[in-house]
Amino acid sequence: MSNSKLYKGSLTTIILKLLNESDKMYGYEMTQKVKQITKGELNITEGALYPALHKLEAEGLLDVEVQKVDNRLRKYYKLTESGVKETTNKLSELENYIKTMQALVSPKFSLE
Amino acid sequence: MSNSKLYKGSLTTIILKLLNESDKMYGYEMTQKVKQITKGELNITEGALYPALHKLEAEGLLDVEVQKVDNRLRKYYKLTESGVKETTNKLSELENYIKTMQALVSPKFSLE
DNA sequence: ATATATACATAATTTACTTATGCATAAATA
DNA sequence: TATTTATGCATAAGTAAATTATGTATATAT
Repeated sequence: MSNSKLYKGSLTTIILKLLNESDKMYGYEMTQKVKQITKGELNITEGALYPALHKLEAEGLLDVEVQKVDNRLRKYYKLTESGVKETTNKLSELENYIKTMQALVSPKFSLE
Repeated sequence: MSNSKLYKGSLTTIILKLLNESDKMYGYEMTQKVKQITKGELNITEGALYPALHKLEAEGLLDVEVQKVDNRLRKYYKLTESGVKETTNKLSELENYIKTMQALVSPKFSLE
């Protein structure tokens, strides 16, 4: 992930959401998908992505399945049951964050 | 700042926006204002706030003026000229971040 | 008398990145 | 044919921005 410092903390949410939509994906595929969806706005770096995937796996939110395609390795990740639940949590957290920030930065504030 | 990890990276933007609206504020006042606006959702911690204010001052984005009120110190901060410019930048960065994240997490993606 | 609110500050630690590097194969290009 | 670019993984070192834990001091409420 390069670009704005604001993206810090969002990577896990992005990964979970991708897997929630696509059922099963491998790391490199995620970087390309995000680049495509955000029109190049957000580029996930490998140094951020792979450790994040390992962590989610260690926490039991993801399962892995290794495949060999065109003589190259691919590690396909998919959500576990608790991964599905956590996706819901993370998404509502994000929604909430966005609402809170919009309240804070809307012109002239919302509560005045 | 406690709560969600998503808020990481937002503090500077929040401070600048507060000062952009209120002309001049002191640290403690900011924590109370944010608590009020977000209905307790976001609590800025002192360990995050004061170093952030010092950094913004060091970068020339804020000016300070010390006052004594009720026998207690208050350090009033206000935006410098370049602080005003940076506020604009940070706010459009935030807007952009929110749009990007909404594209990523909107149900079933926006570009499919 | 004691706790809570007001008001600042900093040090130690943690977390989540970036940047840099490494390995390996396939395809495109000079 | 040599070299770069794309595909695909991984990790180590360094950095930024928090959290958590303290510390000081005064005023007010219980």
